Amino acid sequence: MDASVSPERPRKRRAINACTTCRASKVRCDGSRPCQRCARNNTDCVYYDGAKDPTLMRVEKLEAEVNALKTGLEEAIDVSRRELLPRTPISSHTNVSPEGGSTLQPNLPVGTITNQAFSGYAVSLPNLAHGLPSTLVMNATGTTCNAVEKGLISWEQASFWYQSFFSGSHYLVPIFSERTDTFESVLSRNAFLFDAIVTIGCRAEEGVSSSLHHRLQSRLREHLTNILITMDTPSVEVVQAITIMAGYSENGFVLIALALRFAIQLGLPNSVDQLIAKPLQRSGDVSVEDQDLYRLARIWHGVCNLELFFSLDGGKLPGINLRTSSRKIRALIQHPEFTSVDLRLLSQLELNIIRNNAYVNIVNHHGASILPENESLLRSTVQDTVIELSLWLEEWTIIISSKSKDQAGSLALLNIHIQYEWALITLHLKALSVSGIENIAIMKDFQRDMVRTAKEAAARHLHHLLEETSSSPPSPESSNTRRDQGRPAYLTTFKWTMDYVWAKCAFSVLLVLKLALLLRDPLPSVMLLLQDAHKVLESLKRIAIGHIAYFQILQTSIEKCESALREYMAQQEGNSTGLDPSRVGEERSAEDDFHGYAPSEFVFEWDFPGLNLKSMPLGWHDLFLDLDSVF
DNA sequence: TAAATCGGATCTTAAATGCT
DNA sequence: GCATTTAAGATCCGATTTAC
Repeated sequence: MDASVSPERPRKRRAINACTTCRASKVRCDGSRPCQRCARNNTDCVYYDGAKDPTLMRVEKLEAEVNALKTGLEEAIDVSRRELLPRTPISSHTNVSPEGGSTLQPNLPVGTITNQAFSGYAVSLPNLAHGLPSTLVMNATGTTCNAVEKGLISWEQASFWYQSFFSGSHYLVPIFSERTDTFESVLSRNAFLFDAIVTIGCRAEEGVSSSLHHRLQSRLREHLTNILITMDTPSVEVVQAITIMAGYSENGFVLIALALRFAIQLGLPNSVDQLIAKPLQRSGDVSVEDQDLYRLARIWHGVCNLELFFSLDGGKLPGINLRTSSRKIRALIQHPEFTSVDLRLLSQLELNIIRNNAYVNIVNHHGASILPENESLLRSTVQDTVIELSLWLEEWTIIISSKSKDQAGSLALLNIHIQYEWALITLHLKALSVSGIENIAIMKDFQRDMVRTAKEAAARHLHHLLEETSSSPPSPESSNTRRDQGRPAYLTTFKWTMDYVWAKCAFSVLLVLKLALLLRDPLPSVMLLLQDAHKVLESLKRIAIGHIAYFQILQTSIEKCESALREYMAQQEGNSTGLDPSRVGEERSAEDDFHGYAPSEFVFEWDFPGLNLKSMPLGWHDLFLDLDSVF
């Protein structure tokens, strides 16, 4: 066959590797050494040994580079260790001696609380020694500066907002000791904690939607991210900072779980055991060791308390077994370190333990279909819990009255009443939801009783929300001023309050209206409740700074309830024979609006029994619109 | 006219993607 | 697990240019 004639001339097989001269000339190379062409031209026939050569060379170069960096990093860590370890712990455990100097942290009992639980020790850097690239080390050190040093805010702003936090927020996140957690102390100990406190202060003063607050919040996220990436074991200050974030964040559930995990990792539960096991010192002389133990126990209780709140009101059982009891909690009341903040914390903790036990009993012992024997078990669980709650209220009223007689005391008393009513509301509605109630028309008597008890508690709750500041002069500790007198004392503190407390407040007000309608309360009493709901709204309007979603929910819902009632009364007067279809359209659109602005956690996260939107198959619209069937 | 040059077609290989 | 596609890089065909 003539190759030149063939339409598909078979190509000669290529050389696997052409020599450098053939390659440069773009001509066929036969691959021999020397190749025919080089031999003929009498030139040097040079081949690259393998096409991957340059790649291999690059890999070898990079490996050498990595080894050099590793050596450099290890040397740097050695130097840092030598520089940092002799440093003494500062501030939080530093006691100011009469001479004005500082005393050092004493030796702690071996094996109880790790040194890492205390600030001031070089805890983070050695943890980085294993296998983290140098870039991460750089990032970790990048967040050691606070928002002021970063240039986000001024020192004046930081100082003002720091003070604001300790004027109200410290009652809601009771994990601080005002004596030791001073501005200077926190500033020197931990930038994350410092920024967290300042951020919440800024939130209270400037509003949640202010640009400064947004900027500070993103700074907190930066701190948190870096800690998650770089630290094996964070410090107690980090636990405090994450707890603050949890309280004021949409992702509170997740954050408090994180704080809890870190707290356990640091051995905080042990500090409570140790503290309680120690013989009580009644004198004012408390060792630094005891002060620290008490401080750590307070932080642990604060974190657990928030976790309990989130779990109980989020419809989940708590993720931890607290291993404590009322007796252990009350033992702490006698401790010399006990403060007014602890009055709130410990009473709430005890209450939440009672609530938790009740929920566990209710959920575990009662299935979806309620049998007669289950019904009596459910009723006795509820009755027992009601007695526990009454005892709790009575005993803590005595404790608070004896400990604190000033404005802070009266606010604490008001607070435990509100907590008590809240516990009653949720207890009865939880039991009701477990007993499988769908429709009020087919309710059994005991279920109807539960709804009635819940409504009465909700009505008392509403009245407590509106209780005014007493005329006694404000104490330095209390945030109340002459300006606040005559205003609802509890709502005045809402400037500092957390999202979930806002949610609870909005829920309780809506609930009382809903239950009053379900129970067919007489129209005048519903109108009175509506008036009170309006007062709550008016008070909150003066307090709320910036956009607060729960305020919007409350406002819209009350307006809808009012307009529905007005319409109902107009019908009664014979002015209308039926509902105007255009009005119905308006209501529908308002309902859509509601779904648009309702925070997702109000709809999906919180499991407030009774008014969760999931349990309203007829919709928001029908609740306040179809009053004719109610009255 | 032989040798050199070089645009670009073709081939090889590895990774990505799709299919059963 | 196998087939196909895709992409990158290497080879070298063949038209053109250059040197003698």
